[in-house]
Amino acid sequence: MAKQAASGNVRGSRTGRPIMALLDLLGRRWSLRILWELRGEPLTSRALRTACDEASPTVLQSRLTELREAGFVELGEAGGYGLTPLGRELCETFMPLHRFAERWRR
Amino acid sequence: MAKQAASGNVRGSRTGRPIMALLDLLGRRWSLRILWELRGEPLTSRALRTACDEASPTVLQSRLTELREAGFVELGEAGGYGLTPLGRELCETFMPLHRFAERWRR
DNA sequence: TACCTTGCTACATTTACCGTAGCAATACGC
DNA sequence: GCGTATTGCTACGGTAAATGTAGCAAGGTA
Repeated sequence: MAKQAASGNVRGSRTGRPIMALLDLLGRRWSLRILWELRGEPLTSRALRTACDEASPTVLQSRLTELREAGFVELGEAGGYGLTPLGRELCETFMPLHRFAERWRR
Repeated sequence: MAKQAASGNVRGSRTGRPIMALLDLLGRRWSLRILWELRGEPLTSRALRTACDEASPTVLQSRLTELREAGFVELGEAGGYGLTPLGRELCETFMPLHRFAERWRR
Protein backbone atom coordinates (compact mmCIF):
# COMPACT_ATOMS: atom_id res chain seq x y z
CA MET A 1 0.00 0.00 0.00
CA ALA A 2 2.56 2.57 1.05
CA LYS A 3 5.22 3.18 -1.51
CA GLN A 4 8.88 3.89 -1.10
CA ALA A 5 9.66 7.34 0.15
CA ALA A 6 12.92 7.84 -1.65
CA SER A 7 10.89 8.83 -4.67
CA GLY A 8 9.22 11.57 -2.75
CA ASN A 9 6.06 9.60 -2.29
CA VAL A 10 4.62 9.79 1.16
CA ARG A 11 1.94 7.67 2.71
CA GLY A 12 -1.23 9.65 3.02
CA SER A 13 -0.22 12.18 0.42
CA ARG A 14 -2.84 10.93 -1.97
CA THR A 15 -5.54 12.00 0.42
CA GLY A 16 -4.71 15.55 -0.49
CA ARG A 17 -4.29 16.40 3.16
CA PRO A 18 -0.82 17.81 3.68
CA ILE A 19 -1.01 17.15 7.37
CA MET A 20 -1.17 13.43 6.66
CA ALA A 21 1.88 13.56 4.46
CA LEU A 22 3.70 15.54 7.11
CA LEU A 23 2.67 13.22 9.92
CA ASP A 24 3.83 10.28 7.86
CA LEU A 25 7.17 11.84 7.03
CA LEU A 26 7.78 12.82 10.63
CA GLY A 27 6.51 9.45 11.80
CA ARG A 28 9.43 7.60 10.32
CA ARG A 29 12.30 6.46 12.40
CA TRP A 30 14.83 9.15 13.28
CA SER A 31 12.99 11.90 11.42
CA LEU A 32 12.00 13.81 14.52
CA ARG A 33 15.32 13.06 16.15
CA ILE A 34 17.29 14.40 13.20
CA LEU A 35 15.36 17.64 13.16
CA TRP A 36 15.85 17.89 16.87
CA GLU A 37 19.58 17.33 16.74
CA LEU A 38 19.96 19.90 13.98
CA ARG A 39 18.08 22.54 15.91
CA GLY A 40 21.35 24.14 16.93
CA GLU A 41 24.23 24.43 14.56
CA PRO A 42 24.74 22.32 11.43
CA LEU A 43 26.31 18.91 11.91
CA THR A 44 28.39 16.72 9.64
CA SER A 45 26.93 13.36 8.74
CA ARG A 46 29.31 11.76 11.19
CA ALA A 47 28.51 14.15 13.99
CA LEU A 48 24.82 13.72 13.36
CA ARG A 49 25.22 9.99 13.60
CA THR A 50 26.99 10.33 16.92
CA ALA A 51 24.24 12.60 18.18
CA CYS A 52 21.66 10.01 17.14
CA ASP A 53 23.11 7.23 19.30
CA GLU A 54 25.12 5.76 16.44
CA ALA A 55 22.08 5.00 14.35
CA SER A 56 22.95 3.13 11.19
CA PRO A 57 24.08 5.43 8.38
CA THR A 58 21.70 3.70 6.00
CA VAL A 59 18.56 5.01 7.65
CA LEU A 60 20.05 8.35 8.47
CA GLN A 61 20.95 8.82 4.83
CA SER A 62 17.42 7.86 3.78
CA ARG A 63 15.84 10.25 6.23
CA LEU A 64 18.22 13.04 5.28
CA THR A 65 17.32 12.57 1.63
CA GLU A 66 13.63 12.69 2.42
CA LEU A 67 13.98 15.70 4.66
CA ARG A 68 16.02 17.45 2.01
CA GLU A 69 13.40 16.74 -0.65
CA ALA A 70 10.80 18.08 1.73
CA GLY A 71 12.83 21.25 2.05
CA PHE A 72 13.51 21.00 5.75
CA VAL A 73 17.19 20.12 5.63
CA GLU A 74 20.02 21.19 3.38
CA LEU A 75 23.62 20.24 2.84
CA GLY A 76 25.81 23.29 3.21
CA GLU A 77 28.52 23.98 0.67
CA ALA A 78 31.14 23.80 3.35
CA GLY A 79 29.76 20.41 4.32
CA GLY A 80 27.47 19.56 7.16
CA TYR A 81 23.71 19.32 7.38
CA GLY A 82 21.63 22.19 8.61
CA LEU A 83 18.04 23.28 8.77
CA THR A 84 16.53 25.44 6.07
CA PRO A 85 14.43 28.41 7.18
CA LEU A 86 11.41 26.20 6.61
CA GLY A 87 12.96 23.40 8.60
CA ARG A 88 13.80 25.78 11.39
CA GLU A 89 10.22 26.93 11.41
CA LEU A 90 9.07 23.34 11.68
CA CYS A 91 11.50 22.71 14.46
CA GLU A 92 10.14 25.64 16.39
CA THR A 93 6.80 23.88 16.34
CA PHE A 94 8.31 21.03 18.29
CA MET A 95 10.05 23.07 20.91
CA PRO A 96 7.12 23.03 23.35
CA LEU A 97 7.57 19.28 23.22
CA HIS A 98 10.74 19.63 25.25
CA ARG A 99 8.97 21.17 28.17
CA PHE A 100 6.16 18.69 27.85
CA ALA A 101 8.60 15.79 27.93
CA GLU A 102 10.22 17.12 31.08
CA ARG A 103 6.89 17.20 32.87
CA TRP A 104 5.93 13.84 31.45
CA ARG A 105 9.09 11.93 32.40
CA ARG A 106 7.16 8.62 32.60
CA MET B 1 19.72 -2.59 20.49
CA ALA B 2 16.27 -1.18 20.99
CA LYS B 3 13.98 -3.47 22.88
CA GLN B 4 10.34 -4.12 22.35
CA ALA B 5 8.16 -1.27 23.41
CA ALA B 6 5.38 -3.38 24.82
CA SER B 7 7.47 -3.62 27.94
CA GLY B 8 7.62 0.11 28.25
CA ASN B 9 11.18 0.31 27.03
CA VAL B 10 11.83 3.10 24.59
CA ARG B 11 14.91 3.76 22.52
CA GLY B 12 16.74 6.69 23.98
CA SER B 13 15.18 6.33 27.38
CA ARG B 14 18.46 5.18 28.86
CA THR B 15 19.99 8.53 28.07
CA GLY B 16 17.85 9.97 30.81
CA ARG B 17 16.55 12.56 28.43
CA PRO B 18 12.76 12.34 28.34
CA ILE B 19 12.64 14.24 25.10
CA MET B 20 14.50 11.40 23.41
CA ALA B 21 12.09 8.82 24.71
CA LEU B 22 9.20 10.97 23.58
CA LEU B 23 10.65 11.57 20.13
CA ASP B 24 11.22 7.86 19.76
CA LEU B 25 7.72 6.95 20.84
CA LEU B 26 6.15 9.53 18.54
CA GLY B 27 8.55 8.53 15.76
CA ARG B 28 7.01 5.12 15.35
CA ARG B 29 4.61 4.37 12.60
CA TRP B 30 1.07 5.63 13.15
CA SER B 31 1.81 7.13 16.57
CA LEU B 32 1.38 10.71 15.46
CA ARG B 33 -1.50 9.76 13.22
CA ILE B 34 -3.35 8.00 16.02
CA LEU B 35 -3.04 10.98 18.32
CA TRP B 36 -4.18 13.18 15.51
CA GLU B 37 -7.24 11.10 14.70
CA LEU B 38 -8.24 10.96 18.35
CA ARG B 39 -8.02 14.71 18.74
CA GLY B 40 -11.81 14.96 18.43
CA GLU B 41 -14.11 12.44 20.01
CA PRO B 42 -13.11 8.93 21.09
CA LEU B 43 -13.10 6.26 18.42
CA THR B 44 -13.62 2.52 18.54
CA SER B 45 -10.72 0.39 17.43
CA ARG B 46 -12.50 -0.25 14.18
CA ALA B 47 -13.33 3.38 13.57
CA LEU B 48 -9.77 4.34 14.35
CA ARG B 49 -8.54 1.81 11.86
CA THR B 50 -10.82 3.26 9.20
CA ALA B 51 -9.57 6.75 10.02
CA CYS B 52 -6.01 5.52 9.63
CA ASP B 53 -6.44 4.35 6.05
CA GLU B 54 -7.11 0.75 7.10
CA ALA B 55 -3.74 0.31 8.73
CA SER B 56 -3.18 -3.22 9.92
CA PRO B 57 -4.69 -3.87 13.35
CA THR B 58 -1.44 -5.43 14.48
CA VAL B 59 0.49 -2.18 14.50
CA LEU B 60 -2.40 -0.10 15.64
CA GLN B 61 -2.80 -2.35 18.63
CA SER B 62 0.91 -2.09 19.40
CA ARG B 63 0.86 1.68 19.17
CA LEU B 64 -2.30 1.91 21.25
CA THR B 65 -0.71 -0.23 23.95
CA GLU B 66 2.39 1.95 23.97
CA LEU B 67 0.40 5.16 23.98
CA ARG B 68 -1.72 3.81 26.80
CA GLU B 69 1.32 2.88 28.84
CA ALA B 70 2.66 6.34 28.21
CA GLY B 71 -0.55 7.77 29.57
CA PHE B 72 -1.65 9.54 26.44
CA VAL B 73 -4.51 7.28 25.42
CA GLU B 74 -7.12 5.40 27.42
CA LEU B 75 -9.81 2.87 26.70
CA GLY B 76 -13.16 4.18 27.92
CA GLU B 77 -15.43 1.90 29.92
CA ALA B 78 -18.13 2.25 27.31
CA GLY B 79 -15.55 1.16 24.71
CA GLY B 80 -13.61 3.31 22.34
CA TYR B 81 -10.23 4.94 22.60
CA GLY B 82 -9.83 8.50 23.68
CA LEU B 83 -7.13 10.92 24.77
CA THR B 84 -6.30 11.37 28.41
CA PRO B 85 -5.89 14.92 29.68
CA LEU B 86 -2.16 14.43 29.24
CA GLY B 87 -2.65 13.09 25.75
CA ARG B 88 -4.88 16.01 24.90
CA GLU B 89 -2.21 18.33 26.13
CA LEU B 90 0.33 16.60 23.92
CA CYS B 91 -1.99 16.80 20.97
CA GLU B 92 -2.37 20.53 21.47
CA THR B 93 1.35 20.78 20.97
CA PHE B 94 0.96 19.40 17.48
CA MET B 95 -1.89 21.59 16.42
CA PRO B 96 0.33 24.31 14.96
CA LEU B 97 1.59 21.54 12.71
CA HIS B 98 -1.68 21.64 10.83
CA ARG B 99 -1.24 25.21 9.78
CA PHE B 100 2.38 24.58 8.97
CA ALA B 101 1.45 21.64 6.75
CA GLU B 102 -1.04 23.74 4.86
CA ARG B 103 1.59 26.32 4.06
CA TRP B 104 4.11 23.65 3.27
CA ARG B 105 2.02 21.59 0.85
CA ARG B 106 5.14 20.40 -1.01
C1' DT C 1 53.30 10.43 -1.14
C1' DA C 2 50.40 9.01 2.92
C1' DC C 3 46.89 10.19 5.95
C1' DC C 4 42.62 12.12 7.35
C1' DT C 5 37.56 13.39 7.01
C1' DT C 6 33.75 14.25 4.16
C1' DG C 7 29.07 12.28 2.20
C1' DC C 8 27.38 8.13 0.93
C1' DT C 9 26.55 3.03 -0.23
C1' DA C 10 26.68 -2.58 -0.30
C1' DC C 11 25.32 -6.37 1.90
C1' DA C 12 23.66 -9.83 5.13
C1' DT C 13 21.01 -10.08 9.31
C1' DT C 14 17.48 -8.75 12.32
C1' DT C 15 13.41 -6.37 13.31
C1' DA C 16 9.07 -4.05 12.25
C1' DC C 17 5.13 -3.78 9.65
C1' DC C 18 1.44 -5.47 6.46
C1' DG C 19 -2.78 -8.11 5.21
C1' DT C 20 -5.92 -11.54 6.05
C1' DA C 21 -8.22 -14.15 8.98
C1' DG C 22 -10.23 -15.24 13.16
C1' DC C 23 -10.64 -15.52 18.32
C1' DA C 24 -13.52 -14.66 23.03
C1' DA C 25 -16.62 -11.51 25.12
C1' DT C 26 -20.57 -8.71 25.00
C1' DA C 27 -24.59 -7.10 23.29
C1' DC C 28 -28.65 -7.00 20.36
C1' DG C 29 -32.72 -8.43 18.54
C1' DC C 30 -36.10 -12.64 17.57
C1' DG D 1 -32.81 -20.48 23.73
C1' DC D 2 -30.97 -19.01 18.67
C1' DG D 3 -28.36 -16.31 15.21
C1' DT D 4 -26.06 -12.11 14.16
C1' DA D 5 -23.57 -8.08 15.11
C1' DT D 6 -20.60 -5.52 17.47
C1' DT D 7 -16.46 -4.76 20.64
C1' DG D 8 -11.07 -5.22 21.63
C1' DC D 9 -7.52 -8.04 20.38
C1' DT D 10 -4.31 -11.79 18.38
C1' DA D 11 -1.97 -15.58 15.06
C1' DC D 12 0.49 -16.19 11.20
C1' DG D 13 2.92 -16.00 6.76
C1' DG D 14 4.94 -12.69 3.75
C1' DT D 15 7.01 -8.27 2.73
C1' DA D 16 9.28 -3.99 3.67
C1' DA D 17 12.32 -1.35 6.60
C1' DA D 18 16.02 -0.77 9.97
C1' DT D 19 20.37 -2.51 11.96
C1' DG D 20 25.39 -3.18 12.06
C1' DT D 21 29.62 -3.62 9.81
C1' DA D 22 32.40 -2.58 6.28
C1' DG D 23 34.05 0.16 2.74
C1' DC D 24 33.82 3.28 -1.40
C1' DA D 25 35.31 7.86 -4.10
C1' DA D 26 36.22 12.74 -3.52
C1' DG D 27 38.42 16.31 -1.28
C1' DG D 28 41.66 18.42 2.08
C1' DT D 29 46.12 18.73 4.57
C1' DA D 30 50.53 17.77 5.49
